[in-house]
Amino acid sequence: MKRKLTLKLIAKELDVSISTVSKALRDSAEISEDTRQKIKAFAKLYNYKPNNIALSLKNRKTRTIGIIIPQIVHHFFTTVIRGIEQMAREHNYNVIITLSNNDFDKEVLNMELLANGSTDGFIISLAKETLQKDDFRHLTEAIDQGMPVVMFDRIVDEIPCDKVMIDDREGAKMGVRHLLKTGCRKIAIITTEDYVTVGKLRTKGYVEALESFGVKVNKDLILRLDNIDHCENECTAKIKHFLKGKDIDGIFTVNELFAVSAAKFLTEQGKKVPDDVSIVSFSDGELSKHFIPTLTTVSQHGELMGRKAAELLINKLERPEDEIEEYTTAYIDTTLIERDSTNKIKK
Amino acid sequence: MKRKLTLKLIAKELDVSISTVSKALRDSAEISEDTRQKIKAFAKLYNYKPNNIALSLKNRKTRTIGIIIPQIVHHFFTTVIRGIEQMAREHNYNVIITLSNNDFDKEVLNMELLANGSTDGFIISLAKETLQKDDFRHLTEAIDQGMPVVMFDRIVDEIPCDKVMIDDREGAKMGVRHLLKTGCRKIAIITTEDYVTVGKLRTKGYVEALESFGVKVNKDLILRLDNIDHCENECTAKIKHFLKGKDIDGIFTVNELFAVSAAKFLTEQGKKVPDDVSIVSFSDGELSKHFIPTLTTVSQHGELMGRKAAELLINKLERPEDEIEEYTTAYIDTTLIERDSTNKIKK
DNA sequence: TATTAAGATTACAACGTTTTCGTAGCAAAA
DNA sequence: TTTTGCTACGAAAACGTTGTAATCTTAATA
Repeated sequence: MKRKLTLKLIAKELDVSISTVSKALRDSAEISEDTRQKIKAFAKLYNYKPNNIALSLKNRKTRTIGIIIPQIVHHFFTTVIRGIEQMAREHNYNVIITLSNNDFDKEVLNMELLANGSTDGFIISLAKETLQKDDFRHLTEAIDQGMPVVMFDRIVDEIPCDKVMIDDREGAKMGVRHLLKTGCRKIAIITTEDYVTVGKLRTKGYVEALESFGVKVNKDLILRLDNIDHCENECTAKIKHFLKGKDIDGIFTVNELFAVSAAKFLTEQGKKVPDDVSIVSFSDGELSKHFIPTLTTVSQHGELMGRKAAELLINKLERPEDEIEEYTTAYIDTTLIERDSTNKIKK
Repeated sequence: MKRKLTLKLIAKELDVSISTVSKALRDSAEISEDTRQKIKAFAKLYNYKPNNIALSLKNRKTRTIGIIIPQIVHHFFTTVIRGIEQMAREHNYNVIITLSNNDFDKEVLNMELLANGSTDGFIISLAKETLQKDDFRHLTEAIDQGMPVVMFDRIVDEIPCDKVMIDDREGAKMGVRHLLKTGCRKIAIITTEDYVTVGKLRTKGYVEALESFGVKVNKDLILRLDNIDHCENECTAKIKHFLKGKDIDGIFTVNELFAVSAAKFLTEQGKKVPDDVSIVSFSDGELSKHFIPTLTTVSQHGELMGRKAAELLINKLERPEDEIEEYTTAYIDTTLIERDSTNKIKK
């Protein structure tokens, strides 16, 4: 097992000092052409690469971005990560990903771990438990210590940092308006409890869309579910119970899974999608594309979101020391993707 | 922006030496009870945490595992990562994930980057391009430099390192035998070109299953597709062309997407799944669970795979210096998950 | 010949730790 | 009084870099 090549090793081998080697490799004019060539040739031959850890220690910079997200199995997060990855690479940053599993303690632990020198800044989507607890000390502490933080998706307004959000309200509005345009008037929504920001905003968009068409909001057509992640069966049951015998012609859901559950139940009940009931879902993922019928969705562009988040963070990391703090909140637009779960728009 | 607390700062503040602080915090018996208490109280109050980078440099260990995978959007990789994550956390290791995008150069680049001190070892699933190029110098170099490597899923036999594999042959065999047991005899397979190891092995399992039932293998019932990732439309077209007018009663596919495409086409053609044609797919993912009908699949247990890979790597990392090299290849068993795309087994 | 300037190289500190070794101070033993 | 042994602490090196300041050579100038 060969030891990794270091400046010291090269220096000893070529009988010069460490400084000379370092300077030669960085093309310093201080070093004579001769020596420089010799050293560079040697380094190349033995494939010398500077040790990142040593550089990080010296520069007090790691060029590493820490990502903290609740779950990686969600297709949406996966696309966001890809966006972050891209932008990071373009600017020569590394990326460390850690998972909170929606657990408050794990989120705090992960942050502390990464904050101890491993990363220069964070991109984070909060754990559900953190939102419920309403405890954000780990975030404010990191920020106080000069670690830039960018929040995305699951954010909280009070924290002073850059934020990237889907325009959930506008997106939901667009989706529901699409249902309205195709002629639906009795539109139900399957959403989450209000403490999940995105659920709240999407519900708001739903209401606004209805109002813009002069349709009265009917509380009986709103279903709020808890605990999206661990409940598949429970949620499905509640959805069935909710839909049973309801007189509706459209459903808007805040995620794919709810849409799929609803569609399956309707089919079981002998109703046709989209002819009897049309469906639009938030979050464009794999399911929507391959379900029968394919689902009309409000697409979130996670990749763009990731890119934007990374861009904001890198900006902060590379801004001059003395620049005044200033926080941006960026909104990523959504797009309506028409598929087979809705009818054509009526002229 | 407060500067992070260091031993030096504490030392100055309490008017003792750096060594004293370090020792006190590590509960060394050399330090008097008094001083120790005082220092620990101070450190706790100001939330001192040792700097990881400095520790890494000192110990020449980072306690970080590097993961290099082709794509994160694949549900399977996502579950593997979760497994690795779990095991890593249990042993106090960190995890860095990088993506190769199935690109050879990017894979090499990523490895070099991480090999320069950022990680103690690698868990890798090779990029498709790497397999095609048949160039593994980046791997052997890393291994030569004493970096343990664990390969999973997409592996290559010649490299001397630990490996974790799905038992693809056995899994496919089980899947196809299930079709046979339910009465199918004219079974097609939709697989990949042979340079993808897993495709090759699964095809082999298919053949063996048929033979074990005394069914003759018919080359016309084998479809080999290229380039799974970027071809959705193209693959779908080829699948349609392949199935058109074929007299079959069962299909085995090496991934979900192929199964879904096939099922959709069959339905279009007025054939019923599973009554006219039964379907079994490798890789149990989100699609299989929610497709109509739900798909019978050979589940890969990605999480287990990740755990095993991490376990092997950590073993290597923590083995005593002088232990002899010895490489393990672990096989992760597959499970058949019966759903609605196959009939009940005939007695 | 003595001085200076330039060119080429090296020494050293620093980043934040841990750890080995050394040494004050002091009490007990000789 | 001198020696020994212990306690409690500090100095310094090391990990691998980089950049500043110092030093050494050599050639040109006065």
